[in-house]
Amino acid sequence: MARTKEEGIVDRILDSAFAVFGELGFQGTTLRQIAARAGLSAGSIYNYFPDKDALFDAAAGRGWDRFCEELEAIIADVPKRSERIASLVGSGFGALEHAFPLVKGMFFEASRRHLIGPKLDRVVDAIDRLLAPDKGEGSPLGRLEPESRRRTLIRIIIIGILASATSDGTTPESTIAELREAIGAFLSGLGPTGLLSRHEDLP
Amino acid sequence: MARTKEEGIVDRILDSAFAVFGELGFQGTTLRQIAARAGLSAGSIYNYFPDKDALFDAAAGRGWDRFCEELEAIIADVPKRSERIASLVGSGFGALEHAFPLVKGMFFEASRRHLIGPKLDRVVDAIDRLLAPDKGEGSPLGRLEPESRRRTLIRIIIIGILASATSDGTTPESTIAELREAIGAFLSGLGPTGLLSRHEDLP
Amino acid sequence: MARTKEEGIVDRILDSAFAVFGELGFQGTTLRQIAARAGLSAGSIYNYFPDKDALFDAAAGRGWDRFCEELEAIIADVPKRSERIASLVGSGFGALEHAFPLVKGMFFEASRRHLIGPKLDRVVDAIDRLLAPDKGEGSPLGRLEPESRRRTLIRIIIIGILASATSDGTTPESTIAELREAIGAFLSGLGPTGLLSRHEDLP
Amino acid sequence: MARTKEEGIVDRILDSAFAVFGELGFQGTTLRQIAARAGLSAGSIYNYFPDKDALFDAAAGRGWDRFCEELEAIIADVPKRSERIASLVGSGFGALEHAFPLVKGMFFEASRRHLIGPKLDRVVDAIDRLLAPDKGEGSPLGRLEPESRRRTLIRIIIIGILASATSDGTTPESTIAELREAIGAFLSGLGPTGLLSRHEDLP
DNA sequence: GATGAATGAGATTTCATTCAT
DNA sequence: AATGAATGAAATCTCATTCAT
Repeated sequence: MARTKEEGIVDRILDSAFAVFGELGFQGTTLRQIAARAGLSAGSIYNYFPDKDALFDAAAGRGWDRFCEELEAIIADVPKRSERIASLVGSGFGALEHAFPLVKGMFFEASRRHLIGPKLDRVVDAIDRLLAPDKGEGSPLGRLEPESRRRTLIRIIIIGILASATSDGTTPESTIAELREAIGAFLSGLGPTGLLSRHEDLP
Repeated sequence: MARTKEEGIVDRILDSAFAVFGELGFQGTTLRQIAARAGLSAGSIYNYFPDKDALFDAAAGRGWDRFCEELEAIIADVPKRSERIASLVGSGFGALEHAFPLVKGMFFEASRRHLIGPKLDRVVDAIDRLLAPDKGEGSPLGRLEPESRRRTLIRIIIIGILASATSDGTTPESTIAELREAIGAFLSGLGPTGLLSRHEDLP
Repeated sequence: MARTKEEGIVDRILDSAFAVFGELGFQGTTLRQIAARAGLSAGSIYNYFPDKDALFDAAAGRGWDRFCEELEAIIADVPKRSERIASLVGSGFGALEHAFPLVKGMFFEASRRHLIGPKLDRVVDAIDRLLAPDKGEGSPLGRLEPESRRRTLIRIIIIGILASATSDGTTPESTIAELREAIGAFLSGLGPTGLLSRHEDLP
Repeated sequence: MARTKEEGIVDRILDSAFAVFGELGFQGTTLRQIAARAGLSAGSIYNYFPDKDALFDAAAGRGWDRFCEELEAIIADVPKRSERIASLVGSGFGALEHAFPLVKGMFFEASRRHLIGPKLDRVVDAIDRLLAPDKGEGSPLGRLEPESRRRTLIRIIIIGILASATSDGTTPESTIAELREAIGAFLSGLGPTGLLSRHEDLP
């Protein structure tokens, strides 16, 4: 072996890339910056990734996977709908805070590269299931149909939250807090036949 | 006359910048591209704008302001709420289709995102007023309070639409059509005490 | 117009490229060197040529075409075979001396050799016609047949001369003089049924 | 034993260098490529050769020397001139086919051309002796004089063959076959007072 | 002796910006 | 006011070479 085979070096590069891409975006980031933060020279990155694009995809992909997994993990265990919603809001915004750089610098470029479409589908699925009424508490038929329309709205709101969170203004934390409060109220206000009920159900 | 002529050139530059920035983003656009589309040379742009940053801000600002004016005209001109909503959806998605490139450029470029906050406020204002119940048709108090929460939700949905529209999928046109359909159904379904009514108002 | 539209600037770049490529080969040459010799910055070359490849091809092509034109002028203007041969030798080696750097650059770079084939065909054609016997002075049948074999030998000798001239040793001038002397003697020694007569014609 | 093993590695490196340099040229070849083909790492080459230059020189020199030895063996072993010529053509073009890549690398790289001169001298010597008339079959005086002119022509033709063979076209094999045919006819056509006899000897 | 990660100089190429005309 | 040639800084990427292990 040559030198110390630092096991974590790819990880270090990815972490650094994640942070810098997140701060400055794809085009705004130079490999030198990423390398410096990872404690390497720019050329060394090419020992691990063939080019800047591949590095971005790896960093962004890993970040989005983790974020989506966090969201999915929230959903499985809680039987009661209102609790599930509370859980979703709590954990979801927690994850958002944690993944902030990802969203900030990597959302657009990642969408352009079709990195997040499929990943988001999974999250939309999960949330759609999570919002489903409990048994006896209302009919699934009461929900907004067709399913595709419901999913579209869920997706709009998720993406809206993500993009809003990074639209700055004051601090990220306060922005996220504001979003959390509004979304929490919104979801809680939805009755069990709720989000996206058929309009004939409404007064 | 000289002034008219000059304004004509500035307009041409702004139109061109609007389109190209929107298509390719801030960093992805070269001044030469903008100049070519405007029918002049790159150097000449510096007679009208001090640098690339200022040109972007001007182009984005003008496009955005035009959209706001459309919305404000609807508020002024259309008395009935349900018709205002229909107009909003028509005008908003029409503008999105037309302004598609700029929205992309404005929203999704890390280095330019600071523009969005203030610009968005004006649109949110307009939409909030536009969604207000007609007199006698329900109390404004029936709407989700406080105002800031309502505004936050509107903002999330606007941004969500914009980001979704530009986030991949198939063609922009089909994506926009899908969004329009879902949002149209959503807004129509809201009663006059509607978007974001207090939950005790719901069945 | 901006600045002085130096009419000759493309020429200056080509001359410089011709010289430096010739001296150092394609890969061995940097655009900075070419630019410096032409009195420009490296970036300016891209105002005239899209990339290094195109610049090389242009410089090499121009040099080669000039040489071909010289040869073709001899064919057109000089009626008597022995004089044509003398002209060929004089003009050919004159051109070689003048075009020395380019020939080097063109021939001796693995990645650029594809240029040679077609260019050489034109020269071989010209020389084959130039060496044809005058009327009444011997039958074309007396020449080495088939034509393809004749052309192959001409090609070998041309390439041999070019490559020898650039294979260094002492000065280019003395090398070229030596080649000129030997080839002159060789060609003069060929009777009109000459270069590459059928072997049954020989003692 | 250690010595044998080491020599085995040096040979492997030289063979690999011979092939890759020949295929891609000096500058076009990376040490990593050579190392990979030799089954070791790039760094290890530095245990055997001080740098890339030295490696090229060693690989080229070894290949060339082998060819010279073949020619010299022909001179020593084949008494009859016409058979020597046949052997020369067979052996020479055989070697060319086999050594094809190296010849390319050796000849056609601006920065490495200094190698050619001395190496070529040895081959020219050999061929000049090989072409000498047999005893009683004609006077050496009958050959083109002075010797330097004869050698120059031989050199031109050798270089022309080598350069032609590597100047692309179709496949190397077909190109070489074509050259072999033409040169074979040419040399066979030369009488014993032949290649490059004084012109008064010709009809 | 062998490795291969790391380096760092340097190559090509791009582009915002300047400025003589 | 308009031009567009020129610049030069900076970016990505390559690779010979070194050296700790």
